[in-house]
Amino acid sequence: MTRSLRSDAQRNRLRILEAAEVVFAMKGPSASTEEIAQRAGVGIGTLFRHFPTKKALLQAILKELAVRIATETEELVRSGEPASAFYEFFSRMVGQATKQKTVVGLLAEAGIAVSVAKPVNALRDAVEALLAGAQRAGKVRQDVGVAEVLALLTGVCQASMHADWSEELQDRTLAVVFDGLRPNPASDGGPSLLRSRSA
Amino acid sequence: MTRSLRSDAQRNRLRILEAAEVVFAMKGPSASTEEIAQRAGVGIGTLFRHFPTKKALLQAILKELAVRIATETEELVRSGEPASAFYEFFSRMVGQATKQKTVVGLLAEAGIAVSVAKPVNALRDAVEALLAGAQRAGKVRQDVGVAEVLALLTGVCQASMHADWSEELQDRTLAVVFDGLRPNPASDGGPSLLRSRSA
Amino acid sequence: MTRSLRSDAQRNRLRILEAAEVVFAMKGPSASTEEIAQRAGVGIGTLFRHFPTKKALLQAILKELAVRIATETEELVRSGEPASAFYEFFSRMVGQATKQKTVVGLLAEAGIAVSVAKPVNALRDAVEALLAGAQRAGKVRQDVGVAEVLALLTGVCQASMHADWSEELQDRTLAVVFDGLRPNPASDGGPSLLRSRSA
Amino acid sequence: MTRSLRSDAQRNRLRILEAAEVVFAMKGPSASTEEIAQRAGVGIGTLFRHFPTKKALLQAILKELAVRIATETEELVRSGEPASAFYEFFSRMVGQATKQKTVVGLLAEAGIAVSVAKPVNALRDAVEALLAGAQRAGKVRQDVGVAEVLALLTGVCQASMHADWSEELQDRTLAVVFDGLRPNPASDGGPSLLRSRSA
DNA sequence: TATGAATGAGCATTCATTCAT
DNA sequence: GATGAATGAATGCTCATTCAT
Repeated sequence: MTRSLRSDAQRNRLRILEAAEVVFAMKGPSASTEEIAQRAGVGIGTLFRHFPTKKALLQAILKELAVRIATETEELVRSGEPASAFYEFFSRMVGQATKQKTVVGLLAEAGIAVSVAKPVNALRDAVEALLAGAQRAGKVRQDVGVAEVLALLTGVCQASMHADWSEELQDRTLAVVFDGLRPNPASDGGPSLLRSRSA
Repeated sequence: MTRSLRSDAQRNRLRILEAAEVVFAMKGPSASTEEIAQRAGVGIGTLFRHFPTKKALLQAILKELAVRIATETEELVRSGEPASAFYEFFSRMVGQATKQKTVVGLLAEAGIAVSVAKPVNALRDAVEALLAGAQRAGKVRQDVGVAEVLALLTGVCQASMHADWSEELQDRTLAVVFDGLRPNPASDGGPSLLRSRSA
Repeated sequence: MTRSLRSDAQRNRLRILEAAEVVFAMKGPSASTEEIAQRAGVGIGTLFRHFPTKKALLQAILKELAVRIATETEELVRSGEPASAFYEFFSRMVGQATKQKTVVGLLAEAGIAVSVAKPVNALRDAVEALLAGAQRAGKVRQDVGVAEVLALLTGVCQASMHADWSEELQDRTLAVVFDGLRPNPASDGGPSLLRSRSA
Repeated sequence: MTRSLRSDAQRNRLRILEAAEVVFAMKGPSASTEEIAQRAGVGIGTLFRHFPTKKALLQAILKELAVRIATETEELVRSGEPASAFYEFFSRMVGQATKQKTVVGLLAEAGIAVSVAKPVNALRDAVEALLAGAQRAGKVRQDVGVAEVLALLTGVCQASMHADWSEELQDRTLAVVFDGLRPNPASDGGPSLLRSRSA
């Protein structure tokens, strides 16, 4: 098999991914393939050679994004600050979602128990590690699981994309969620009356 | 083809609204008018006679929904159980959203400070009353405002529409949010360190 | 046969015709039937009961118009001023066309050798009489026929409906046509070299 | 289905233009884009790729036509026969209009003082040159301007599209107009009583 | 392999005409 | 006879996807 053109192909693939990231980020998944191809400086045919459907391209973007975020998250895990790391991550994610419409899609997918895409699972694992660390540090309740963390994260991110969202509202919303996640100082260690199931 | 004229145009109007509710619920606002008309058992022309624009139809759905929900909510307000009413409402809403994508749109619109549509404002007011009652009863923190309540509600509803959502996950997610909303038993009465502004 | 409602029907017919005249005059034949019915204060069904097709309504309008104009024209014929009457009629028609888009359609139909509609034929006859009078008075060439008169009239009327038309342009255009219609003072009585056919 | 790509997109463009010319000629500007695409043997998408709007297509037709006619007209100007050239042009134009409804639209646009489209202005200029030549040669009155020439031309062309038009009628109509344009042999050199303004 | 022209199903919307009341 | 709600074919236009070059 001739491999001479492969490097070109690789470069194109990257260009398309970069363009798609930007465009999907700005306009969401309804952005047109044509616009992406244009921004990538590539013919529409090339785009479809690399990604057989629009959906496939979107998934690839999500994978890319998952890898990047998972990496960042793992760094946070390794940072040795389990107490703040988890909350830091949560805030950061919400902050990003405002401008990166794709983040929401990714988080939603990460919320699925087992994703088809490996990087998404990696992200989920990283979040789980973050959560576990915070729990060990006594900063997050024991009886909270990744599932609801991701659900809450997804939800707040989605909410953050609506008309009236402001930094202030974001702070106030996160304050409530964070308070719900923190161990109740009065009854630390024991589950609340409402919740008795473990993750 | 089903027939119904004159005063029974109202019946068709209702059928269209019902169909639109279902279809929009399933497919979101990008659902096609044609499909709605079909489901309503009505010609496409009839649909457009009743609602001059797809947007108008969507708004009408939201209005209908807003009226229905606002009414329910006001009943809760009057129920004389301010303690549980607020949380009841919140749960109910999330429960509905799972099957009614439109609820999310409505809540999102309700989140906007002043909506163009009267019923939406009515809903917002009802929620505000519910919240105030719960706060007076000491069941919700004083420093929480409608804005973040609606944001949280919208967020959880949106999250609830994703693949892996289950009753269990819903309960666990709501538990976190509710805990975040409840006054901290240890420091009841005084604002937390994080938040000092009142709604 | 009961005839009690006939008078109502007649009144409706008239109302529709009046409305149609106005609306077609303003917007031309592409005006919508709905608008006409509305202006007539009549249901769309009533309109179609009286005129089975939009085309039929338009034709009826043309007939109405033909009757009116034919009457006016016959009056001009009887006015005893054959010299000026013909040119007066021509100018008047062009003046009207600017605001009555239907006039053009009528003149076009009048140009057809034998119309299906009697009133249109009557109009044609009246114009012919006008022309004959002017020719007898020596104010219009002998070798000019109704056909070309109507063609010219239609043409100028149609031209008058375009963007840049002004009173000045109208005068200048009519001046040329009228000069072409007048007998050549130098060679009066004999046909020009170019034209030898008689009407 | 016929295929032709890349540089041969030009061929498709031409085919669409040709089809549009024919279809618009037959049915006027209300002809459907679908029919044009069909006649061109091209998908509707292709049509819209070449002309983003129906209006744009129509304008392109007019431009094409304007260029073609302007070229022909300039040739007539250069032919060195100013006497006959002007009348030749006028007759030719009317002859074409019978089968090309678009010619009328073009002439109408040319009648507007300054068109948006360059080719239309070029046509107008060419007609002006033709007229000036004929006037210098003493074959057309000095006090006639392009405006009324184009109005007359437009008018006769429009009239020529109606049911009963025949070659004979065309000759007779043009004879009148041409006579109106020619200097009055009896008063050659001086303006007529009716008109005193010069073009 | 890259290109971008071609494709056509799909969409929202309009309007002359029909028909149950 | 009058009404106006219902109808659906038709229109201009978009966009993901295919395929000849």
